Amino acid sequence: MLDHLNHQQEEAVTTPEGPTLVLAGPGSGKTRVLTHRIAYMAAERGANLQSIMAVTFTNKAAREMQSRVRDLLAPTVPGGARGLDLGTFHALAARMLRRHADRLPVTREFVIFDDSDQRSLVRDCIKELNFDPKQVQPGRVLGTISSAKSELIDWKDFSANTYFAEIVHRIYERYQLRLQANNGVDFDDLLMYSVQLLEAHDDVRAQYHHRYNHVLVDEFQDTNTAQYALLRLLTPPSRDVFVVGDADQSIYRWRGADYRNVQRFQKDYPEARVILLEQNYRSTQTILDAAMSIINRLPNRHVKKLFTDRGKGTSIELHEAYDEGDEARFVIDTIAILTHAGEAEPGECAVMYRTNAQSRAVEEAFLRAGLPYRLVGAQRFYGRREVKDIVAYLRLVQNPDDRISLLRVLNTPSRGIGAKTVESLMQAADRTGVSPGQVLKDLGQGISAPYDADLDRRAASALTDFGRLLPGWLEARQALSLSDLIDRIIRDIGYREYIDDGSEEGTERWDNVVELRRVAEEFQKVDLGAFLEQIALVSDQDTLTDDLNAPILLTLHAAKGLEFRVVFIIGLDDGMIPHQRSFDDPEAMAEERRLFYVGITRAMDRLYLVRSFRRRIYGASSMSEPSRFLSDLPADIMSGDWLGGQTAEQATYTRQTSWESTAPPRQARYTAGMRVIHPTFGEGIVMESKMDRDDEEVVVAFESGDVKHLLASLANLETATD
DNA sequence: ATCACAATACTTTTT
DNA sequence: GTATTGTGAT
Repeated sequence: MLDHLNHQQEEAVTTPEGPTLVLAGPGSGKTRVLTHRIAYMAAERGANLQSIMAVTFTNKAAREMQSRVRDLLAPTVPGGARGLDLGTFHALAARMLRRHADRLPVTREFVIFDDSDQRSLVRDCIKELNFDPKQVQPGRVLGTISSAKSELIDWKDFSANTYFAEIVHRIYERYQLRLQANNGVDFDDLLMYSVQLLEAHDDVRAQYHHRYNHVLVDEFQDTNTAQYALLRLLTPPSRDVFVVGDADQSIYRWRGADYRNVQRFQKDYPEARVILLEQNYRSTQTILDAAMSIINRLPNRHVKKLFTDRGKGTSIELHEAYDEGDEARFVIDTIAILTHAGEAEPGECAVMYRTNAQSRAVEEAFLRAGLPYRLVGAQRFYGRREVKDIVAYLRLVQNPDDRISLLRVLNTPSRGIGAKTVESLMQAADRTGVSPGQVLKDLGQGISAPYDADLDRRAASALTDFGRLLPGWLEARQALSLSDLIDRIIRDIGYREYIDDGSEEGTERWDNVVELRRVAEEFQKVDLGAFLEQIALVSDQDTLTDDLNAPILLTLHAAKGLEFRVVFIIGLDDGMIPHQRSFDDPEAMAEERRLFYVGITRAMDRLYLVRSFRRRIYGASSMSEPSRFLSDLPADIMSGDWLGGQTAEQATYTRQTSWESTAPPRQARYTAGMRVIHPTFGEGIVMESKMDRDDEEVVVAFESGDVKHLLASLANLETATD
């Protein structure tokens, strides 16, 4: 089992039980050590798999880890990794809370409020408290509440020592009470409630102490205070806690993560062994040199020496594109060249960017080129309106007290329930002290008397019509499978007719609903609650399909823990990387630098750094400067068409001389009608050629039927002599 | 009172 | 490009 490990890794895997901290750079096999440790505990030390708990960062990582452990154990342990408790902190916490819901301010049927639910709830609270949503921004308030929660500060303890804090304090209180009235918990509550549960109840704590003998945590640098507290509470009496991390890859400070947990760990477990893994097995030395030139600029940090025996490798290529479309085309053309040359499979290439919005231009370019791609993250599926609609209906069935979902659903599709009617419904609910969902159920079942005072005849009849549907669904929930329940709801409300108007968009929206139904079919065995929990906790990050051999598009954050032969980091402009919002905070700037470092160190063989001269930022196009980080890269490992490793002044000078036409423009080499040969696309005819700054953009119609936009400097076009 | 369409202000990163 | 809000028509 330990065959494929080197000495350092093997030492880490087989280290005696007890608190252990593995600190290691990128590509050193941290996660590998963790999985081997789990398998080693089970196979060699005879540990019961059910007594092991492992925590990872995403559900995808958890699944991968599960299957790796299964493979490792397959020869020795029949059944593989069955019974191993593995998941994110949030998923493990949710499981714990459902089990002990009787001690919580919510019932076992609680639903998890996602980001947009939280936002609308905060908005409601702001309005109810008569603050101006323009002055008191919901996002900022929510952020403050969220950080408080991740520091385990509940609203009673929230210190209101500034004007803004006083406002937040009042909103926080109302928000929390509202959540409870909705029978909902947000992401932070999952952790905070778990900590409170374990702290307040000795019997529950004892139960978990008894349950786990070994606890392991991956990506430890990204745990926040609540997660660390939870970790401590779950640590078994044997103190066998094994954590793995790298402070240089800490990129979730904004979410409350605190890499000082590493120091806290050493203080809390003074006997902890510290194991360092130094060698990198992933990248070429050139890539590591680039990475070091970025990370070693950070102050208060011992300079890291990353080394590999993989050799020097190819130099890092810098490219300046004209705009984001051009940027995307460069990426696609380069991938085409590399795959044709046999340097990499399409599926081994990744395109990384700072913000999700940047994926659009790249996606469009892929679509236009007719090439497949894989997109990680953002709200691709579960954020869609039609999907959220159906999910809201399901959530209402699971938990009729969920006001947010009720409000979403009440007039979707339109059924004559407008703002006024909604208001009178809320009034009726508040006055009688029941949830609006209950009012509707009552109305549907003919119990209208208690609410007569608040509802005029119009409102009552509209609400009654809707209310009649609810009990049917609640019953169907018991009798029908998940997908049949969805069918029933869609039929009852005429949802297809509502969204599928026959247009292309309408069909696409309906397809998304069908897709949701298909996902539900996979959950046949699981109940509605588990399905909804899965939807809330498993973001699209995890929907990545491994089987498609296509380049993958993802944010730098989402790239954490992954590796690719070829990496493109696009949008290396000041304001994107580092992001504008970090400019005035040195800590945030340090995090931007670490983020760039994480991106660089994902690359195994080749790294392309791309920026663009113009960029559209919500509609308006504006010019941009190269990222300040680029000038930290050593010139001797760079190549490409522009400004590697220069100082900012030199860079500015170079750009000015080439753009202000002091330098002679490069001549066009191709004209329309010329026959050319491309290494990937084959033979074709030039349709059009135009000079784009100092590069030539050629439009070629290939014999395969494809029409491509190519940059002459990259495309390696040969003129056909026929 | 409700609906459909137009104008308006925001978009970092995620469990 | 998009969620939320505002306005006028029905």
